[in-house]
Amino acid sequence: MLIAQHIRVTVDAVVFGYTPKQGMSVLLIKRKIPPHIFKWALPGGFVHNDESFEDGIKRELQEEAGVSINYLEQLYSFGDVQRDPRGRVVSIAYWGLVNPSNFKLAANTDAEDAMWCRIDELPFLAFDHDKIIQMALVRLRNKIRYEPVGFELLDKKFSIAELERLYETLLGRPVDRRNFQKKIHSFNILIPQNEKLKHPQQGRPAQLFSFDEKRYDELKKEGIYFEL
Amino acid sequence: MLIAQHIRVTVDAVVFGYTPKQGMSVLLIKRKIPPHIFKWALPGGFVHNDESFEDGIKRELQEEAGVSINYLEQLYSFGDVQRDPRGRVVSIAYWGLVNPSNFKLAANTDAEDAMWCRIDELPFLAFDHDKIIQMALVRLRNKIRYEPVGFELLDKKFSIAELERLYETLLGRPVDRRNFQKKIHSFNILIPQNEKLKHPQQGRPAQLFSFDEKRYDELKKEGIYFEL
DNA sequence: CCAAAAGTGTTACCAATACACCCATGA
DNA sequence: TCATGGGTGTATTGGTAACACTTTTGG
Repeated sequence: MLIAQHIRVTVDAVVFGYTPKQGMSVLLIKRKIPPHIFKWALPGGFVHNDESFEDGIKRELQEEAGVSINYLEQLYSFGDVQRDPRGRVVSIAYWGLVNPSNFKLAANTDAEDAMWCRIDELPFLAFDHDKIIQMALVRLRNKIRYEPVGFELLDKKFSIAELERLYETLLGRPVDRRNFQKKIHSFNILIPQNEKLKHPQQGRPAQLFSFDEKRYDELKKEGIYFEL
Repeated sequence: MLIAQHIRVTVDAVVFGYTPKQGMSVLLIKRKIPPHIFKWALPGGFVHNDESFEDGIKRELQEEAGVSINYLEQLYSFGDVQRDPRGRVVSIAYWGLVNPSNFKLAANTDAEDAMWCRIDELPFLAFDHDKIIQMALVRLRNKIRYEPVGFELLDKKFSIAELERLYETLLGRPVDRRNFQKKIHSFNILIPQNEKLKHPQQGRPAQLFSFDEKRYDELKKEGIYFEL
C-alpha cells in the first residue's frame, strides 16, 4: 500500500423513539453546513482521532440534538465510493432506542434544528441516510423476535396494553391481547407496581408495571422467542 | 470539524471453509511486513480510495491467498483507538464461506504464507483478529438457524449425512438423523442425483443430492426456521 | 454372514393459536 | 346503568423431540 489513502470516517446514529401518541419516530437534525445544507439528516459527524465510535456518536447526539443515550448498537458501515460529494467518506452507522419524553430536543452548535419524525412521514434526507434508516428498521423489527424491547422506549411505569401497542406498532399488525399477556408473563420480566393508571380516558384503569432490569438484561443475553 | 482527521481504513475477511476431514477452518495468512511481522492474521488490507469494501476484500483475498469468493457479508467494524500500533486504523470486517477444495492456496505478493486453520486450533493472531474471528463464528452459528447453509461449503454433490455432519459441527452437538432428514426435505431444497456415493469406507452407499440453487436463494430471502 | 452406515415412520408433548365472557371505572 | 377498555381460561392444533428396526453394500 504505497499510495496515500484519502478516506474519512463519520459515525451516524439512527435513534428511535416511541410515544403512545406519535408512534415510532426517528431523531433527525437539519444540517447547517454544506453539503446538503438545510436538508434533514441523521445526527452524526466525523469521528475524532482519539475517540471511539460510540463516544463520537454520543458527542454528536449531545451537540446536535441535546440527547443522551446509553443503549447503542452498531448497525452497518456504509462505504459507497460516491455516497458523499466531499470525497470518500465512510459512515459507521449505529442505532439506538430512547424514550423521547426524557429529553427536550435542542439543536446546539452543529445543527440548525432537530425533531422527532414519524417513520412513515420521513422527509427527503441527505446522503444515503434514508437507506440507513430502512436498514435500522429492519434490524429493530427482527430484534424484537429474539430480545426484549420496551425498557428503553417506555416510561418507567406502564401498562401491559401500552407494551402491547408498542409491539403492534413494530410488528405492523394486531396481536391477541390474551396471548400477549401470557407470553410476557411467562418471561417473568414485569414487576407489578402498587398503582393503577390514573385518569384513563374511559374504562377500567390498567395495572402498572415496571421492568425487572436484572431479568431484562438476562433475557437480552439468553434470548427470547417472541412470535405471536 | 476543523482538526484534520487521521484515520485509515482497512478491510479484513473471515473466510470459513469446511471439509469432512478437517471440519471448520479459517483462512489465515502470515504477515510479511510490520507491524506484527510473521504473525498469522486475517487476509485484508487498506482499502483503495476508489474501491468498494467488497472489491477491496476480493482483491486482498486474491493477492494474499489466491482465493476468490462470491459470497461475502459485512460482519462488524472495529475501531478501538489502540487496535493498531501504526495509529488509528479502522477495520471493516467481512465474513464469507467457501469450499476449500475449490482452491489451491497460494500466498502471493503480500503474504509470506497462507493456510486453512481449524477453528479450535487457532494460533496467536495479529491485532484484534482473534476477536473478529470469534464474532464471525457467533454470526455463522446464529445464521444457520434462519438461513440455509451448505451450498457454499460442500461439494456440488453430497449426501444428507455430509450435510448433517456440517450442521453438527456448526451447532457443536449431535442431531437426530431422522428429524434432520424430515426437516431438510420439508424445505424442498435438494435435488436427488442419479448417483450414489462411490467407495464408501463401509456400509450402504448414500444417495447423492445437489442444492436447488433457485430454491436455496429463495430460502435465503424468506428465511427458514431450523432448530433441531 | 457380519459390520457399518443409510434410510424410514410413529407417538408424545408442548407451545402457539383462536376464541368469549366478566370486571372496574367514569360519566 | 351504560360505555369503554382491562383482565382472565380453555380447547384445538401443529410442529418439535424422542425413539428402533430394516436395508444396502463391502469384506
